[in-house]
Amino acid sequence: MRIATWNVNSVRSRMPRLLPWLDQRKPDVVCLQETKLDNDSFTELLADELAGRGYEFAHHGEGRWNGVALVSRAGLDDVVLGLPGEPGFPDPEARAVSATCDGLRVTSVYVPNGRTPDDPHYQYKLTWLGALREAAAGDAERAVICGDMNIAPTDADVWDPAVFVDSTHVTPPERAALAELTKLGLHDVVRDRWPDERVFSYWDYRAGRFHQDLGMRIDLILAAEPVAGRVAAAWIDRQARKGTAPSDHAPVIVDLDEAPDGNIGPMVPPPSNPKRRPGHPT
DNA sequence: ATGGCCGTTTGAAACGGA
Repeated sequence: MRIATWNVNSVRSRMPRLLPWLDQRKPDVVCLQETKLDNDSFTELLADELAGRGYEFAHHGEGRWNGVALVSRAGLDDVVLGLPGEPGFPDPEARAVSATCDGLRVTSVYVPNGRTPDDPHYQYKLTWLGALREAAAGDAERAVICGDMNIAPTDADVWDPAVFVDSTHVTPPERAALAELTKLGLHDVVRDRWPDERVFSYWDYRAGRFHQDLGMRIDLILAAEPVAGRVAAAWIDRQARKGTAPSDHAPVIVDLDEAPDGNIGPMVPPPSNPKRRPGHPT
């Protein structure tokens, strides 16, 4: 099963990239963030396109900002919009949607940005991450949390740590909040697969940052231990950041082998070709 | 090495993003 997550930075403006990407990568489950649409508009825009490709969807939107979706052709059961007890600013925003897909409890999240450490949005971000932890703790054996975490887990996940001193996305409290998720047994599957590689998922539109590979890795797939044990491949789809009118984020993709009761034997590592590896800058 | 881009609401320019 292939699961992907992508902050599309407006699904309406990204349609010319999203639909061909679905046909090219053929994910079974897609987590979208920053759809920037209300639910009726998302349905009007995408319902037919997705149904024609065999997908169901659940969208949690509010219009101008935020907005998250789950798109699946591996089942979409027990959909929940938002997080239990989630904080708002002041009202809850459209930042999480969960569903059960082929036995996995998948959540698409768009963690609050935080703006600056002295901004009220920063505390909101930390509180929101606490609610995410509580939700994940209830599904620690089958959780797959995908999305834009707006946190770079380590200094290796930013192009120049010196630039980000005193900025959000790298502060110890944010990283500690993220570590609370890994303490539940959730694995950062891309970093596990590429422990020493320079792998980014976001590049600022400005100043040719993408072409110089000056980015950050803030879009993550966090998988519960039994799920992480099924990972056959995990990579960042830099191709989707190239070309005309891309999002400033690239999709993150994980391929899972069959669940153990599928009985296909031990995990086989993906092919290793040092000259051309998925997720490696090209 | 965040003035420099992009998308949104708007109907020229402010705001958010990371």
